[in-house]
Amino acid sequence: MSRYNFKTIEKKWQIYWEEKKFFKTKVEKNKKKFYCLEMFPYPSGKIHMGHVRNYTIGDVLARFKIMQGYNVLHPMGWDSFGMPAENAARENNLDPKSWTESNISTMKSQLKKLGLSIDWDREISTCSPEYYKHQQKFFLELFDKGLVFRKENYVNWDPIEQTVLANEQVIDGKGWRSGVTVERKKLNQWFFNISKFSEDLLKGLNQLDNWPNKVKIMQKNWIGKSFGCEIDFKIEGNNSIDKIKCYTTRPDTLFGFSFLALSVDHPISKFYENNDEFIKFKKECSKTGTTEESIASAEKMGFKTNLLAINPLNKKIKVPVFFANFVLMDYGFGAVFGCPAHDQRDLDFAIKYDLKVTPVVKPENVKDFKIEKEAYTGPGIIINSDFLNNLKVPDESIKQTIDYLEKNNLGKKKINYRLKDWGISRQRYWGCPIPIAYDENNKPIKIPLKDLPVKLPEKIDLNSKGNPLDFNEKWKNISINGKNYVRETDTLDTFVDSSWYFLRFCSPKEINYGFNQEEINYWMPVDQYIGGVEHAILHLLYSRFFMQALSFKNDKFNETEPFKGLFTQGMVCHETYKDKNNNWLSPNQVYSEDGKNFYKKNDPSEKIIVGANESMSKSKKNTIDPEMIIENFGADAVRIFILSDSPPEKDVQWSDQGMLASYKFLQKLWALHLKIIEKINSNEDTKNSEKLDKFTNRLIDKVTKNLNNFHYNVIIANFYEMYNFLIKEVEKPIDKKNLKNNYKKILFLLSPFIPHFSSECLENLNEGKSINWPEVNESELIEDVFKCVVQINGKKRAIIDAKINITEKEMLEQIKNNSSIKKIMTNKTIKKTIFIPNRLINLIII
RNA sequence: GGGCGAAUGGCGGAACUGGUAGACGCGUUGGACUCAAAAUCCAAUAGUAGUAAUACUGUGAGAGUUCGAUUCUCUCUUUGCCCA
Repeated sequence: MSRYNFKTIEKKWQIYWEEKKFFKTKVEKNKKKFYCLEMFPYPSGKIHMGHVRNYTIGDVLARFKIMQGYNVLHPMGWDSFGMPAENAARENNLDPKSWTESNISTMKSQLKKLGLSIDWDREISTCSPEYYKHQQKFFLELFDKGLVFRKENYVNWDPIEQTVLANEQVIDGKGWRSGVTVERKKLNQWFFNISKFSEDLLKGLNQLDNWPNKVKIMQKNWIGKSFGCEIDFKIEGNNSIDKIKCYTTRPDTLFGFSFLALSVDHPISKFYENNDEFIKFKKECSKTGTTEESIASAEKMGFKTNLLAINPLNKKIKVPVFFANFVLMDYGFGAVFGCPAHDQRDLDFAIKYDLKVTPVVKPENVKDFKIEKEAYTGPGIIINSDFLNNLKVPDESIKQTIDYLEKNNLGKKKINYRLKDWGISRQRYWGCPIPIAYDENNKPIKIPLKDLPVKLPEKIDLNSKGNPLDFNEKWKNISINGKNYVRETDTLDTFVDSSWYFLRFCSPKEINYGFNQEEINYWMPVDQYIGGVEHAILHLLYSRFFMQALSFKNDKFNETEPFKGLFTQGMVCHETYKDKNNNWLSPNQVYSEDGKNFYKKNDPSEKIIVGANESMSKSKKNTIDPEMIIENFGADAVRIFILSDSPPEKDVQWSDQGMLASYKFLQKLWALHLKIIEKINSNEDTKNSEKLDKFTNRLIDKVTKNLNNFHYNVIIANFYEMYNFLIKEVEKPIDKKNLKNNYKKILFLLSPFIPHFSSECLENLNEGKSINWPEVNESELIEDVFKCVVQINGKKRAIIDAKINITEKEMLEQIKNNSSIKKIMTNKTIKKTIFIPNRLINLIII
């Protein structure tokens, strides 16, 4: 018996698909479309198992939708700008472009070996001028719409990388790559005005029914809409300062007010510019990062001014004004009123500087209420607050306080958002140049459209610190209309590149603009977007912003939400190994005979410490190279394995045994296939197997439903069941036409999962090339008998075969003849009967 | 500290809308084939008791609703992710 030769067969079909341009798509207005997109990869070198999982999940869906008759757009591209290219180029003494291009070519050939249904004619790469040219146009367009601006801002400065980091690139106050403590530095930066769309981005979430709830919640929290009010505090102590504006969500705690805290960047800091102690304090503050997290965890520090702030609700109460390190200039107004009793941060501060702590909220039904080292932030009733006393916290108290403040012109109701504008400047070479130049007065002007793209210079010196573009005088100094200008040397955050690539895929060759409006109106939105949950906030939010920004003042847009459906897949994990010197070891450096005790391959006397299952990462060396696996087992086997062991949204654990089992399963399927072909070719004409018809029909039903719910792991189990059933069934006399007809449908079901294998089998069946998703015959799903569960007092006592739609009366009659039930029923009377048609009967007896 | 999840055999995991818990796979055990091994095939496999039929227990812990709870409600424990 011949074994399944995946090497030749997979190659054969990959060539066939490529030559026939099998997955090429174009707009077909009379056909319903389906846009299936997986997050495009960063070309880091080789594909990893995470890619295999991501793209297999997407491929199964794309192929399924093609078979269902959709016009499917399933493209692939490269997120090819970014720091790793620059770092790698510096280490290996080459240029980022050739490093990137060679990685792309490697990874592309690896992806092709997976047998993905990609329309490769639509391939894009964000680092190519054909791509970023349009991005520069968008930048200028948004500039004209007033959605791009420049401002001086504190940034997270990574002293090693010599670059600005976004908040999310700062982890525990340290740079995500360098691991070095991040500093605060003031720089002129370009920003996208994403906060303008805070409300739209928040509202838009409501229509995203096919998004995981948790992602929507994360975005909602990130946008952070809060209802509060702004309050003016009258100031004493400096005649030039009349009042300071604060934003608060808890005006109801105003009577607990014991200090006013300002950001060191607050406008009134100008009065302290020459104060040595203030300068020292400010410098100290700059050592804290700019993230909310680092600020929250840093020790509270303050600089006491000679000013006094007056409580608007009781003019007799005057409290000191501090500059404090925990107040940010870009949230609210850079000023907060401190109420230590009901805010832990304020309490820590008050204790340190010996300020008054007055509780103004007390939990209900508590007598002796005291604030010591913990602030009380829960609900309750207002106390110690004059006319606010006894109001219920929080709803009633907040509302009524705001009403009072508004009525007396002391404050104003205000909605605030946590979402800050998106800083897009990066002091890096390998990114999209910002199409701006400065005149001698440092005034920015747009690079004329005809001069786009602003291309990156090819020959650069990467060995200098900082941004190589800054030192490239030839590139930097330009002349426009005979006037001299200096180019902007910052490049765009790579999140900008990925914020519109899904639009580019709709018309990747369009020369005049980033996309063709008609084509995006046909293809957009992405029906199913698939990727890792790590992009749940930023990439997805930025993409949503980009759609809003592009459609802003543009009525040609049909859609402003880019991704109608979102699926976030889990990670691929593997055990970790360490030797006695605490060095990580890769799985192919160790071996085990029992799966429990591991030893070093080149020194079997050394026992290995087996660590936790963690997501595969180069640093922990717990990776498995997909290329090697494909080489040994074939793409179809890998596809089966990566889908079989866990639901796609959860983490999956890599298992060599599991991988082998998938490979063996394909071999078994092949043996079954040969047997079936033999059966079909022999001259047996017997009667139809009703059992087989029913089985196939039920399988179609199960697989289709599970596909729609992303229960891919269950589908693989369905296929194992199919094998177990069919291998026995083919041994029986069976009509060859009947067998062929059912088998063909089964192969159709298999083809999104193991496309090479199924194509080969279908070819052997000689049934033509067209593949369609088989239809379920709903009426055939109904059986004429069912297994009726017989319970007594809620406990299962017997299972009886019964006719479908049997009545309660008939059922009771049938039960009486069952010996074991008879035994239990002796001398008992039935008090009550619960009868669920076609399922169960439950007798309550005494 | 807050938000959102999760917890089912030795392991990964199934279970429709509250109705047979443990599908399917791995592993393990026994058997067949073989000089032997690998591969392959067959059988068993939640636990306890029993030769067996069978009985009892069992979905992190405890309570509740219900004729009936892995599924719904409450409390707790552990754990993961995100935010602080």
